[in-house]
Amino acid sequence: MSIAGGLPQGEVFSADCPSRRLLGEVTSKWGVLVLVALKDGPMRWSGLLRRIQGVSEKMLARTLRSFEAEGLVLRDARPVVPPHVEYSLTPAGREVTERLVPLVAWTEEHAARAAAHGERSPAGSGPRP
Amino acid sequence: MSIAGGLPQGEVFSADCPSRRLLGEVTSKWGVLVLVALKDGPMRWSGLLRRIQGVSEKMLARTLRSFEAEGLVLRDARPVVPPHVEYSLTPAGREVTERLVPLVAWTEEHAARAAAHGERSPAGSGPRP
DNA sequence: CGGTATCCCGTAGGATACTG
DNA sequence: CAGTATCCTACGGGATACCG
Repeated sequence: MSIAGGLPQGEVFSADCPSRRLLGEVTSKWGVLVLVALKDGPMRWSGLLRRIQGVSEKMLARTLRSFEAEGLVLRDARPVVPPHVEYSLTPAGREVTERLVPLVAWTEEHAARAAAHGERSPAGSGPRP
Repeated sequence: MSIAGGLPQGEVFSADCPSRRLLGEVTSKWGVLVLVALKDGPMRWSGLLRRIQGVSEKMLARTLRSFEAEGLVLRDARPVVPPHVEYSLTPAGREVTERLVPLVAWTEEHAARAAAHGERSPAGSGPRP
């Protein structure tokens, strides 16, 4: 690696780089939350729906399917009645989630920090006298 | 911290959590690239526009402005002619970028890996016979 | 050089209803 | 329980033109 952190080449900066699409999916609004929700172990559909507050069935389905196709999430459906389906992270899914967690943790800390010392609205750089 | 990685409480999962908005900005399509582009030092408008291939002026402006308001990016405009404006990361911006870099690096590696061993299209789980 | 303003479009995303 | 189907809206994002 050349510098701190070590981007291989910085290929993401080229428009046609395939990692752009992958990055988009992983960092999508619900994608992040789905991956992080699964980091502690397998979860069922209804569990995800409850845990990730605000997600619609449509978006949960779409997100899970694209992750499944991408090889980040495994879908395990048992043909029983009533249906029992579990979603879990694949090894690749675990890799990316490990890198996602610190980011999410930071946003929580930063949001908390900002709220704590004054709640100055970020809309304007400084308060108008 | 309770568990590996350490999400404080997992507040992101509540719909009203302020970190959701912040997370959205930071993980936005161009947000990621802007932050990572700035990680090696200050850059000028035109430099960013060239380096981040595919970004429009509109989106670059919007992204930089929201980061500036969020306190992640500093805008330094020198009143000379022709205009000279430099963008750089604030300490907070550096913090989040440090957590972003491993993620971006992973997507590059993963995309490269996928391309290397067969380029099986992720659209369908298996090839149709 | 470093932006804004305007128009336009695609898709992420939401609400609701229905099904195996 | 675990989804799909349908309809609809909002906004991210692109192209182009123009301004200090």
